[in-house]
Amino acid sequence: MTTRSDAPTRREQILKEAARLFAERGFHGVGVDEIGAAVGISGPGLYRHFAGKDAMLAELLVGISGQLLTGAKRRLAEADGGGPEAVLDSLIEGHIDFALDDRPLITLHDRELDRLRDSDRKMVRQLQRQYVELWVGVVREAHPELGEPAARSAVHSVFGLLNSTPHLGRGGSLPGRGATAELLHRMARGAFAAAGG
Amino acid sequence: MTTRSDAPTRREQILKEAARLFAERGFHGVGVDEIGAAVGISGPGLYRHFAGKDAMLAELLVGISGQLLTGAKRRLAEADGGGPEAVLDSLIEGHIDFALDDRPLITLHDRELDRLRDSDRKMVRQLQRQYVELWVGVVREAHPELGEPAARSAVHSVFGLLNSTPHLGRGGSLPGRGATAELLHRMARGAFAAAGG
DNA sequence: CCTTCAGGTTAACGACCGCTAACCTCGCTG
DNA sequence: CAGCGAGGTTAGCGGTCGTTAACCTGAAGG
Repeated sequence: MTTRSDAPTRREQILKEAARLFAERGFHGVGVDEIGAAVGISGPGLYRHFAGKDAMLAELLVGISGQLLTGAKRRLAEADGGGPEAVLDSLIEGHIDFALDDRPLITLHDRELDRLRDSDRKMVRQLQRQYVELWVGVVREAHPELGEPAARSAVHSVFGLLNSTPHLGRGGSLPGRGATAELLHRMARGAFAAAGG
Repeated sequence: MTTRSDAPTRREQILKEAARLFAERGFHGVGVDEIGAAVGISGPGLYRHFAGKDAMLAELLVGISGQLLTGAKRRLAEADGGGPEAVLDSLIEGHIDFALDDRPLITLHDRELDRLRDSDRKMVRQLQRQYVELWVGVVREAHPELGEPAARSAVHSVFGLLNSTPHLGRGGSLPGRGATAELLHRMARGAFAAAGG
């Protein structure tokens, strides 16, 4: 809602570069001067846009978790009626799109959560939990033989599988985006199917 | 070879606690005073055992990569003759054991690699690459329909799946170690099977 | 034209961190 | 028992980092 297709706002530039740097070198491994330099301003100029370094990370993580949950809810509403298999496919597709298009964010999302202030961390965890529970519900509909703990473990494991995309790009010889997405999708479905006896 | 079943040596204590702390808060997020305090000595006392903080991380990462590769080679030699399916099962089992028993190390292994000196990083990457290629070979024997790039991507993704164990333990309601290992094993096999058409 | 204000700048402060220096204290061992 | 080395200790140095303070500038608006 706040983002139109205009030129990206300064805040958005900063967030994007901060995400990349945090993902590459870790939150504590990046200085504010580097973040500033990445957007062409220097160091303390960032404080005209954010209250501090922590605030950047918080906005990134809350944003990621919210986007994932919102997208999942939308897909659940849209694809319903096609049966749980279709809904699960849509969830998988959405998560893969996110993992392929925003690799730094996916990396941050399960790596730097503990660097947040208590209130922010609580919010992010709540969003993440809702996202997981949404998946668990759909997975159990598509695979009724799975108990709830097994389904939840399976969901976390498939997230690990789908979030492995940052490790795929190191050498340049990977297949195209479409082929990668298809491969990941098939593997996720196979993993869920095999999770039951 | 250097470790007998005696009481752990001071160096080993330090490495273990450092691994836990690095995994929890990131390499740059942990101070040497904290590592010292975790083993009952304080701060600079660590320098009687290690050249510096970097050296601890280096020894951890090289050790992990070496252990994984050595174990995989041994399992390849032992389980051969039982066919590629049996070898693959053994590799999966070994990786799961490692992921379940040494969660902090598994976390560090793909998170703090970039904090190493060039020479150490090169060595770790070489060990990791050998480990991956060993898997790729076995996977392609067990699933001949997979091309090499697809097989390599599939291996990385299954690593992501198996390495998701740190995310499973947050709530205490997960099933026992054996059940978790079985679930992960089935999912890994299912993912590989589904990677081909 | 004067004011205002968003969005920059540089200087500098205080805290922290990795590491070294200097010193102490045991338990061996010749 | 003298000596010594392994393994600690505390004090402190030098550098870095996040943040603030003080100042500057150019564009918008009455």
